[in-house]
Amino acid sequence: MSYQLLKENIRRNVNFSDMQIDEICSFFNTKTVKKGEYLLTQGSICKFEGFVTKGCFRIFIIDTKGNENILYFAAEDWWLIDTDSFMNQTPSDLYFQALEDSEVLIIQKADKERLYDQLPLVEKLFRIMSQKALAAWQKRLIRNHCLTAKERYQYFLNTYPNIASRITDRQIAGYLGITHEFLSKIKSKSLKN
Amino acid sequence: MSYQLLKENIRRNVNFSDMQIDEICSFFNTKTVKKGEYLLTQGSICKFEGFVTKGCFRIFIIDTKGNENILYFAAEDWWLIDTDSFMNQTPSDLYFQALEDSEVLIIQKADKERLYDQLPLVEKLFRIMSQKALAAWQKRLIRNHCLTAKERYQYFLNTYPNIASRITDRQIAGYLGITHEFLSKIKSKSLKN
DNA sequence: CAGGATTGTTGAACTTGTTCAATTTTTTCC
DNA sequence: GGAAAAAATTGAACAAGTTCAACAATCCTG
Repeated sequence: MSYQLLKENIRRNVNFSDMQIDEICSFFNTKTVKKGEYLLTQGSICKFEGFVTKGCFRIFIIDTKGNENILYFAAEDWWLIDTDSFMNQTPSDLYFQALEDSEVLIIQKADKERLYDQLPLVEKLFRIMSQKALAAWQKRLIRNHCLTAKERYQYFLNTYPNIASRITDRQIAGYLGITHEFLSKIKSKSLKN
Repeated sequence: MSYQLLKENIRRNVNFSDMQIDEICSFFNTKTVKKGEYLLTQGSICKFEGFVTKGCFRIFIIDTKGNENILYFAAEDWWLIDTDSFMNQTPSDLYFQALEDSEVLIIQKADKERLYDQLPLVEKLFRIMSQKALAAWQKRLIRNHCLTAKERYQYFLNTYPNIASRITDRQIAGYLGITHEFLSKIKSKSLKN
């Protein structure tokens, strides 16, 4: 059951009954995405939220200099959301790209609104999820200010070993906000110690 | 009425009745804070959330190298929250310091929980507020990766002229994640153009 | 208004990270 | 399995940002 992971994810955030969680899950549909394919591209309006049950995605933006800047990776048990575009229904700045053959549980914007109406308790779930995410983003910004590239790289390896081992160094560099050449130099210096 | 600003702030986020908004506001109490004083210090548990009605605060962290890193400024109409410490009731990493004589509307943790119980609609308010904040933090991280210090400085001046004009350059440098010496050099170079 | 404290400015030397280009290694896919 | 593509490595020159120290300007506060 690919819904098992979603149910556990919800249960970790709120104390809902099995029936309520089943009802929430019934609003989601499975979608498979092949390696390299996009679930969202820059300029389109994000009409869904996703929860990854298999595979891995990168959520990135292409800046004015043409660099691919990675906001985050979403492997199993991660949410795949462009909060800004989904909330305001404005064109997205982001790309969601599968880095492996993947499977995602999708809820459409209109269905999510029906869900909020039908089960107001769900507001609490997404309130808590958003607050946790907010706290995590604030900590990440602080790390970006306080740590060197090497320290951020080591933090990433320690914190997300399961993701780090599956993706290329180019992707990691894009996440850390450095060039892949510099990441390579960091690694070779580390080995000499 | 210092509650007027809070009411408008809530109304901008959700479409509640006047009575509901009044009820929410009744959970908040006014607190004055003198310039230089702290509302929260590193190591203590954040037991309140605040909404600034007068003055200006800086929310900062002191890192292992002793640098003061500013997460954000909260002037009138801004919320003063340590999401992580408030949510988990764990010791805070942050300091809330008044940069001017200030006035804040405060809601205590226990009262906020009563408010959620009494008026479940409030979940929606804070769900939306958190999602907006989340989107803003993601964009800020992208700016930190994609823009140079000079570009971030100009963005700050353009986006928050009301705050920029009230605080010292040292504070701005702490927000941008650069040294105040370098900010000074950026400014002198800009003038030569 | 005097004077101590904080803030801002400037320069020189230094560190961190970038750019570009060439080469090697690994992966992909027919 | 072999060719093409993508990823990783390395070096040299460069740009961005830091550090430290000295000095000037401003702002409190008694």
